[in-house]
Amino acid sequence: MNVTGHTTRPASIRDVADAAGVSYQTVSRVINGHPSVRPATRDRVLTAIKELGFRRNATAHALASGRSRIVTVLTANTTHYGYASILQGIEEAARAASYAVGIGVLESAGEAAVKAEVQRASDAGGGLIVIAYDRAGVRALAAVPAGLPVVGVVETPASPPGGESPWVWADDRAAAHEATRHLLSLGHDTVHYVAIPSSTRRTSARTAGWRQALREAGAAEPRPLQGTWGPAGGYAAGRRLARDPAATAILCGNDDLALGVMRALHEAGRAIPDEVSVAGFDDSPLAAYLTPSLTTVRLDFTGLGRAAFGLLHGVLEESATVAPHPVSAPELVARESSGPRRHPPRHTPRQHPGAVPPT
Amino acid sequence: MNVTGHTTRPASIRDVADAAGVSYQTVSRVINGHPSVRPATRDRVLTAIKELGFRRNATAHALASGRSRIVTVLTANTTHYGYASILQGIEEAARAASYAVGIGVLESAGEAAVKAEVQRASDAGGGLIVIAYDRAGVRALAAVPAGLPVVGVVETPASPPGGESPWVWADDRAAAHEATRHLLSLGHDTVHYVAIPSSTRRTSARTAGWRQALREAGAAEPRPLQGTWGPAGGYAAGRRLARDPAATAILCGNDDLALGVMRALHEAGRAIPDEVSVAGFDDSPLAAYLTPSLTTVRLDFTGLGRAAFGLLHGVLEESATVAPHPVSAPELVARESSGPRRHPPRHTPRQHPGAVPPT
DNA sequence: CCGGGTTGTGTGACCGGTCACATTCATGCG
DNA sequence: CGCATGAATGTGACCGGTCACACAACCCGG
Repeated sequence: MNVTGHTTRPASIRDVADAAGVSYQTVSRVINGHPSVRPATRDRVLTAIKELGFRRNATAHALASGRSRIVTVLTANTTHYGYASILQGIEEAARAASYAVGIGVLESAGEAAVKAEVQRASDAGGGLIVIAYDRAGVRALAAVPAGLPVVGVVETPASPPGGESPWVWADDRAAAHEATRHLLSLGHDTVHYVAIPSSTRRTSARTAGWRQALREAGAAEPRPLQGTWGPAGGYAAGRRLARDPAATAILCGNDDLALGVMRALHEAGRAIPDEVSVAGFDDSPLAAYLTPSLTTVRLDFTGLGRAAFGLLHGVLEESATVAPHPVSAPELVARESSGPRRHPPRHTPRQHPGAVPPT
Repeated sequence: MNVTGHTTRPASIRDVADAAGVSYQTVSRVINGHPSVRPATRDRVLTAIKELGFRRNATAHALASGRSRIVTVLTANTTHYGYASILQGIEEAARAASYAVGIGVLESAGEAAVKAEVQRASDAGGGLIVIAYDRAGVRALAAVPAGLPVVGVVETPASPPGGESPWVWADDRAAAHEATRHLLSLGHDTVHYVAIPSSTRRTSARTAGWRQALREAGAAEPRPLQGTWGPAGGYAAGRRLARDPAATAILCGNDDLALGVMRALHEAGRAIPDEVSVAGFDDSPLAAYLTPSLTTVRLDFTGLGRAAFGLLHGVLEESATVAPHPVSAPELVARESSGPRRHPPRHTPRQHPGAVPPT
């Protein structure tokens, strides 16, 4: 109960041992659930533990045992919805398994900076989860020294460069495929794509799924526009697309981009969805409340995070034959921003008066 | 350079000592920058360190020294922009100071759950930063055992319950005051307020600032509407406010709420800003790209995070007389969603056909 | 040329746990 | 009854660092 308010050194197992009249090793056995401790002894020890308010020193435990029950997450700026949600999922699962969660932000994608960050993360001991949706993440994954337990959260199931490490992914390709088919099925000749920054030199999974759907439909394949992670990139892309009367359907790599695109279209006087349909990606909590509400593909980010932790947990403790970690399949959520093609793209785009780029 | 790819036990200071032909203590001196080591010796040691790829074992260091260079952040779900940004700021500052960042999510506000989470966090050693913008956070701050270094990020500078611990805050009161005055200055009779969940039983800082501005202007003081953190709460509040023809200006506790309010107003056929002005709080990255773009108050969340870490750093290492941690003052960003009062509230609100609550 | 203060370096104990092994005692079986 | 067996508990070393202190070599002044 620790009634005394004094800031005294916390009780150690030897303190508990003295109080219970046993050896420190017996205390160790009790707190680790070792079977061969007589019930009466165990009770005495437990009582002493409670009385002294003993908590096992995590640092000493880690040092002596070599296992640290820590998972460090390497991620980009978590103000982006997807990253934050994955982190959320990891944290949930980690908490349930009594793991501590560390976080390292990959601020620049520079080789050296990434390497340093991986080093720092590995200092914590325990395992690593790298969110490799962007170039920095992919670099980090590649920079993880062999022997360090790591799980990647990747965009595409292809083998990450230079690694045998396990990974999890949401089926971005299928998701993009589905979204594109949705737009095509509304009668659009083709679908333009505004991409998030790709994680690799190669085509991203989202881009691939979009392209595949176009091919299957025999539709033209416009060049994808390169976006950023935030709405600003979407806005820039949207301004260009607004000038193209043939662009009647636009798929965006995430919801933030879609917002920027919609804003640009609006400023250019192009009605959504009557003239142009827009679809996003991720189903952020805001998508449903935009005007028009945003058609998007829901991804199970928290499930992804939980799965990543589950996998890592399995690697760290072979005992924990981790239950299958279900990640829900992507799901199209059709809302107001996508609709049937209506107006043949013939008119001159109106010029909106207040077309000032937002602050 | 560690050319061998073998997963061998990492080098310890004794390994380095052997390689350099000195004692382990000398190695310790070198890595800690102790002055009295002969330059020649230091060089030999440094060479050995480089050759063996030695990195000081953080766990052992923490155990032996009692200082762990870890800061654990206790926060609500970080998918909310403000929380994520604060975390971002903390991480930046922590990285600069070679601190590891741990994170604990306060999922429920239940007394027991919060207490358990605080316990877990304190197990990590090092210091604590509690983001106490909500009830769970405030509870957590109160549950921190005396003697554990902690800094609170709070909504209001009033003393947090039961603590002497230092804290940082953005001046939410001033910010709300400014936003309200902005709306009043546009000619509105009064300003309605949709609140984020309050952190305490008492009136929140934002609510207080809003009320103060109304009083100073001699305006009526409508009852604030209770919202949530996400757009859903704003949507519900917006539906109620849309029925009130006298509600021509609405201030929201955050941008997500504002989005929900705007959606509801839109569905009710009330034009923004011509019939109703809306202002948010936080200036999330999306605010500028909404249609209409959202008038809001920018808060320096990352600065707040950096300041919180700075304060904690000062507590943990008295040497680090932390430089003043500047947190930018809140700044009103006027955009399209707020405008002069135009239509006398006389007409019957139109009923929008597609008024289906979003998914 | 000796004593005292500095500088550079080494030794042993310790942080709070875990691990491998030793010991004691009760039990089962030939 | 003797001895192997296993359960219950204790002892010492160890994880990889730090800390307090001892000690040697050097410098300086008297």
